[in-house]
Amino acid sequence: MARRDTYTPDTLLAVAVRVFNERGYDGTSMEHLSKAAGISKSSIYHHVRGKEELLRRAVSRALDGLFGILAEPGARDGRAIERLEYVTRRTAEVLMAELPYVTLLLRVHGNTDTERWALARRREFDQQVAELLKQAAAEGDLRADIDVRLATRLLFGMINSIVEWYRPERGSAEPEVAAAVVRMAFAGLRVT
Amino acid sequence: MARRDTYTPDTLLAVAVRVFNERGYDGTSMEHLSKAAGISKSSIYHHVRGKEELLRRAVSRALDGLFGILAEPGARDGRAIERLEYVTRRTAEVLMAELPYVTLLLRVHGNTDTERWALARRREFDQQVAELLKQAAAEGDLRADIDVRLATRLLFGMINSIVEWYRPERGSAEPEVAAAVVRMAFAGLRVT
DNA sequence: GTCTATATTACGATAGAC
DNA sequence: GTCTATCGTAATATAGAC
Repeated sequence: MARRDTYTPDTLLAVAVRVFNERGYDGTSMEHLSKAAGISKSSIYHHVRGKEELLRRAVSRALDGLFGILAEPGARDGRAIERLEYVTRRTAEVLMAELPYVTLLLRVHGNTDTERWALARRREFDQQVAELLKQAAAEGDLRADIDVRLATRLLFGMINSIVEWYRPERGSAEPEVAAAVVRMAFAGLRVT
Repeated sequence: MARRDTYTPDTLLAVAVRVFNERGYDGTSMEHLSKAAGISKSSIYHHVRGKEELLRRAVSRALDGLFGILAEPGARDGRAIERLEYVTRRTAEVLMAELPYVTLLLRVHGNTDTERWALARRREFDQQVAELLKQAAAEGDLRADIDVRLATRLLFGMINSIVEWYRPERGSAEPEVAAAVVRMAFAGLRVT
């Protein structure tokens, strides 16, 4: 509400993404956005072509962050299990750093072209991580009693659930959360 | 599409919940439901008062399933870590048994009274499980290097993620999936 | 860049016939 | 129990003034 200094597409996006996450993309009207941004509905169309462009910008930013991880040295060099731990930790970190954008990405349904594109790109990312699990299993570093496909899904389930509850504060707990994810995923809850 | 034998509220609900999960609740219009059910929009209003009643019926069914677990003997008797494992497995099982209903519950936003009620009830369930983790930690059965609050959230993240990918087939894999969740949550991915 | 006013379509829900 | 027709509202988006 009530930000009157002029907007850029990116500053408007920040407002829009927050509202999208609160109400859901489909549950958010241009009227809701206009109220939250403190400008009229029609002014929004000066900055972006429409509601779907806001969604496209948001999920693009999230996907860029995620694919960036796979290009980092820690994701490319070394034993598969070590690369997998690295990608797990970095995915958790990127998810928290780009929290609202990734949250929106993870909740996309596939009702529009933009949403279907986002889903397809997200599947690509997941498959590249699945490949890491497969290699780690082949190298004998994963428990043999859990299916690799299933493990991939549960791993992502745990990481992605961060968007459901993590809220940044001063004295940010991002490294601790990322470490806890890695620890629980690879060592489990129970004392050994 | 094209089911012409007359509906009951429950058979109509099954159709509606499927569409809600495909398109999102807010992304689903009464027109979408009418097409999927093979009857006209106005006929839907003969069976239910409106769209929100369908949502209420669906999330009620999901919540009944979840709270039922906490009343079972395995969730009430024995050491806390054993009860926690039991609840973890049973939650995964109920989630798969009532898949579309729980899926809808987990995606509710809070835009209407019905949605806010569902969110509040769900928080109650989560808090009862969190209590189990707290007890298990006090009894020394949980790793000391992960915060209990954080562990609760990651545990639910893993369990709840089942709705994102599990699809029932003939020769259902429900027991295997539930076992994998328990194994990964309590023992982790890495060989020990 | 922002506004008011408005075009146009889609939505949830109801009326009343069969 | 189902239908067609329609009401009233809210949605996305545009036109044109300032």
